[in-house]
Amino acid sequence: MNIRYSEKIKELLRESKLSVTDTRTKILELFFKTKGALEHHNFEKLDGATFDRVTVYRTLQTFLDKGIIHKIPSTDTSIHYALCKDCSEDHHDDHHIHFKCQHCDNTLCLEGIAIPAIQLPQGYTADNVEVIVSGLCPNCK
Amino acid sequence: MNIRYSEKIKELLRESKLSVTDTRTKILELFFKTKGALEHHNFEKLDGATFDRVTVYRTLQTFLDKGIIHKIPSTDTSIHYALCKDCSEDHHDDHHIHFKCQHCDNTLCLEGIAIPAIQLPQGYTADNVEVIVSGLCPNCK
DNA sequence: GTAACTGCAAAATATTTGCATCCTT
DNA sequence: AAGGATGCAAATATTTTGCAGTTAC
Repeated sequence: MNIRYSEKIKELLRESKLSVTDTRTKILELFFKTKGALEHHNFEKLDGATFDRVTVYRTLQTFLDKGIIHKIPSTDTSIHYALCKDCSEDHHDDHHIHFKCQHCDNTLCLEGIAIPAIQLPQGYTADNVEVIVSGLCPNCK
Repeated sequence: MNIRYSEKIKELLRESKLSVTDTRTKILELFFKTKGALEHHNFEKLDGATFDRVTVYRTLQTFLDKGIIHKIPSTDTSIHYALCKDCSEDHHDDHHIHFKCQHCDNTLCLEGIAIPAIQLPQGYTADNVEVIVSGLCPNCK
């Protein structure tokens, strides 16, 4: 549908050695358009088409495996997924912070903001640091 | 059972204007002993007793409402709860980072580590910053 | 005694697995 | 044509709601 993403999506799927299917294309389109966190239920009705629950779960799992999307920690009862610009390239880079707006409830990936170094107590090893800031986004302020 | 926490727990419940019941006492005992994140299923069988699912959920919700425990963001399919030392006092202080061990899978609250200030883009307002570090804990290192 | 707490039944929501069929390559 | 992707049925897991019975104060 969204012609402007069509080529980018095909390329991304081929790079990941995945076949180009309708479900995958439409799910990725939504990720590109949204630029933020999405949950499973956001995908069941897409562009008029209805996708099977199971297909959506399997598609998301495939994207996770291939490093196309990542999970975002949340306190909700459903898993939050997001694709970010850097992740669509050759390297998988999740090093960005997440921002959750308390008013519109959207979660965004904020690129280009340094993740602070955390000084852990003796004996701990850090492998990954997740930062989730909540507050008001520019639209809701 | 655990005599050493018994008084502390009664006091905490009374401070929060909650009646002292068996379920609440045992759930709080586990929180005190664990000093880390717990999920719902950790509470169903406790000290030989079996608690009804619903009672556990309602107890946890009550504790959330009273500021005795808080949720920790996660990428799992179940909600993670934790009680921390500071929260059992008069003031409710969630300002600590969380550490998730990639080996033993435990989540701990690390007190006394400064939460870094995050420089947000223009237009965003920060209300709360959550930091979750993953890596190896001293036991699993 | 009364308000609050608990337990059972049942529903709503979220996620996973097996298998037969269909589609991409 | 072959292997991977999808869709249906069904199971499992998680969380919530209503109501009746029980308990703490």
